[in-house]
Amino acid sequence: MSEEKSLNFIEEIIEEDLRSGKHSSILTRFPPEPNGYLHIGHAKSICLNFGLAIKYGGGTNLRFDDTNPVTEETEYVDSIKEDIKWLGFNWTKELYASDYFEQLFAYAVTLIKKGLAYVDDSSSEQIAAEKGSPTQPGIENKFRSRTVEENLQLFADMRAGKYADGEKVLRAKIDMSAPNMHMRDPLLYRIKHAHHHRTANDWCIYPMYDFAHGQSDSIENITHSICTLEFIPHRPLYEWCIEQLGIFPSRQYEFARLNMTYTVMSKRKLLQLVNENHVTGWDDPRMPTISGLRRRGFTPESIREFCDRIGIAKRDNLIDVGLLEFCVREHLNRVAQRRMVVFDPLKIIITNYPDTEELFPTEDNPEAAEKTYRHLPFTKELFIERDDFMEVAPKKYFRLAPGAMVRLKSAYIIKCDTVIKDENGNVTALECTYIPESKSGSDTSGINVKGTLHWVSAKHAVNVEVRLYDRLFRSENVAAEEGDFKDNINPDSLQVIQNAYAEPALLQSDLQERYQFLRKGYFCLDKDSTAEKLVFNRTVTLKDTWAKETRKA
RNA sequence: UGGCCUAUGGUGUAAUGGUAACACAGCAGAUUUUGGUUCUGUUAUUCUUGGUUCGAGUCCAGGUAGGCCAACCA
Repeated sequence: MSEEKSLNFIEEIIEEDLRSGKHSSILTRFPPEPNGYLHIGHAKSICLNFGLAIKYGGGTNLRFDDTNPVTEETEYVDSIKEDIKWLGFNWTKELYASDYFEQLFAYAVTLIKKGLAYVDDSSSEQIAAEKGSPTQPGIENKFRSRTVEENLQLFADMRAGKYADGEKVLRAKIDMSAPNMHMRDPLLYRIKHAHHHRTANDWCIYPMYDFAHGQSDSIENITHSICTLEFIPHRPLYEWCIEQLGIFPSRQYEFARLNMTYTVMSKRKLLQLVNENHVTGWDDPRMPTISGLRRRGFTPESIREFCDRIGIAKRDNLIDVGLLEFCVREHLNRVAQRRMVVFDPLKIIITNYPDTEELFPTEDNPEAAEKTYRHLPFTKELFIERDDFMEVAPKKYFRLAPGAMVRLKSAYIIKCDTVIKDENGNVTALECTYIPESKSGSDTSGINVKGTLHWVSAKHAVNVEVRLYDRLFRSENVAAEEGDFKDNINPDSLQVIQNAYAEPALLQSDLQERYQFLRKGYFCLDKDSTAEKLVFNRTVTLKDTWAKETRKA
């Protein structure tokens, strides 16, 4: 296999590091905060971090960045682990920043002893004011000149619980006039008398991100610490801490996060959608979460393929959600079981067909290397899709119309003779005749029809519920929209068809299997299904060039 | 009125000083017992102004545009 796919900029750095001998192997990490569910943007990062380790023969740690007990929960830890595994990746070690609290505390003491950190009694408002602004340098306050001994004592007292939340903080002593705001004496520790999901009540002071992340990387000997662009201004601080502490020099590299059309990608906004019941939960099939996509019927393969195709770079991007849909169609076309389901039934009566039934074999998947077949019961009363019939058909319409002929998939060619209407003029049924010589597989009729319709035998039809999803937001670039993003929610993102008619084979469905409802789209069984009623989620529609054609007209 | 990052078809991503390419989307056609799939063809790209060079998407300088940074969040 000699595919010469070009390297992204991180792969180039790694190859150079390996070539130069800077590293003999690599170690990456995926560092989620357990305060929400993973989404497709995380999938990009997961595929990158784990993919790199697989490609270059290294490892990837799963490290929960759990330094803020107020927002973090075990439920999120569990969901994150499940999602990563489902995506198909295995971590080298499962770790927690909270595992390092004692070590991080010791690092802080080291900084204090070197005169590089101090306890500040100021309020958060005061600290913010003294910090200045991007265009205005900050000012140094009186606490900055405390002695090492005093700082040591105060910091120990902070840990001992002598102070209330917000009463004191530990800050690095760097440069209050630095052009980079993050270097203006950043906070290292704050007091939070809060229960932590792992350390319980052992601690009442917690390290900030900047004093936990880099050091955790270093403790684990992470060689390449890959994060998103907004952490670029943190890098000087990341390196400052490592240098002052004299610990293993992990290096941080930044790539552009994923943005997708018609989608929001921030945990804060996703949490809002869940809490305010705009969706049914984190795994609502309309959510861009991994669990939502999973429930919707997306496959790990298709998500990995998507992440591969979008690439890794440093410029802001807005990926067309259509690319994700392309990837899942591409995979599902290969693996999905074909089934016939009529969403909006129109009865047809085949007047010249006897009162018996026939069984027609039909392929489960025409793309499969080894074909399997199931049998469709055929009777004189069938359902077809209502919009597969038009009383007055336009040119190029090759479905059913008065006097027109179509093939019923895997069965006979039929001709529409009579349109039956109720007193209001609504079409209630069609009387048709079939061509006995046109039997599928042994057609001697010589008749060529352009259209093939899906159908179910009325007598054998199974009632199922079908949920059709559309994009959750109306605007292509939701983030660029003014005002509350929730004003942009698509009110028609879910359409439920309570009584669709399915072929009997669908009764043997299971949650793992993927289906293509012929001419309709790809579907999967939903966990809401009961013994009385099966529920199917539409993953994605089939490409519909006819719909496009009619839209143009 | 500071610092940092980034500018390549509609959307992404390549081209590593030497013919601007690939995918998705679009358009046109062929095949098709899914208006699916598959196949063929095709439209369309280097932000701008200078400079260096035999040669610049690539290097340098200025400009412009977009993004990020002033949470006791990560």
